[in-house]
Amino acid sequence: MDEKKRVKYEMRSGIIKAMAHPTRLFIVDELAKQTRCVCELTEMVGADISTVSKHLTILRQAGIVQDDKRGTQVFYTLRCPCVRQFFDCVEAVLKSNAQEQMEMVNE
Amino acid sequence: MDEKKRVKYEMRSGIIKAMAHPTRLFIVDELAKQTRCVCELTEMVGADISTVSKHLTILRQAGIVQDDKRGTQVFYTLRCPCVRQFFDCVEAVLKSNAQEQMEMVNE
DNA sequence: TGGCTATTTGGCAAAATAGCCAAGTAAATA
DNA sequence: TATTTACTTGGCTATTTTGCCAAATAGCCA
Repeated sequence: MDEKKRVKYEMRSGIIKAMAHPTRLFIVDELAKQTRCVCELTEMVGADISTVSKHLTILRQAGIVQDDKRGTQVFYTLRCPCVRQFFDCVEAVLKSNAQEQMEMVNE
Repeated sequence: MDEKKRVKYEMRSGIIKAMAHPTRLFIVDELAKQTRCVCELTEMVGADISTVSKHLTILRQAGIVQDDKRGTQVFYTLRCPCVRQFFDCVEAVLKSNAQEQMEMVNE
């Protein structure tokens, strides 16, 4: 794999890596429904606000969400609606795995 | 976030985590084109065969690829064709980021 | 101004991940 | 049976990621 290709796959994996965490996935899922401020997300996630803030920073740096400061609050919005398809594929893999597990048991 | 939800997002992020590495992404991309044996992938990736083997184990455990032993060789095949959409979304985010960077420069 | 609320940042320790070498396994072939 | 080829696994170190607390920043209001 040459340098150019390596960089290409590193950029791609950078985006995926940003999603590869249960909390961040949950946040993305919530933001797909509606814009939320950090305190709301913190409440929903149930972790320290600094932890949630750092997760949001990772998502923002990846370009997956965007922030919008309103007074003392910061609202986050999903930038790419295509994550829905992303989740659909993940769900398909999980379903397929479960299916296979079933077949293993029934043999 | 209650226990049930936590588990759900952990399972999902497990799948995504398996893809969140440049080498594994490259492998998935190659397997989307055709089935390949470990030695071919090792050659293409340009890393130690043990490293590639471990990456393949991670992808297999996530249910993304499946292996097929033929003699001394092991061929790996992509199990979920939907990864294409996955990549399309990643590409869309990258394009959108580049677009924004452009606008930043032109202001 | 001073205090309050919302959020980010610094710093650190624990846990997870990555990649190499060496050793082990397994099928094919001499 | 001994050897070779293809691959996996063990073990180790280096690096990255996480998540908390504490401290800093920023806007709002008395």
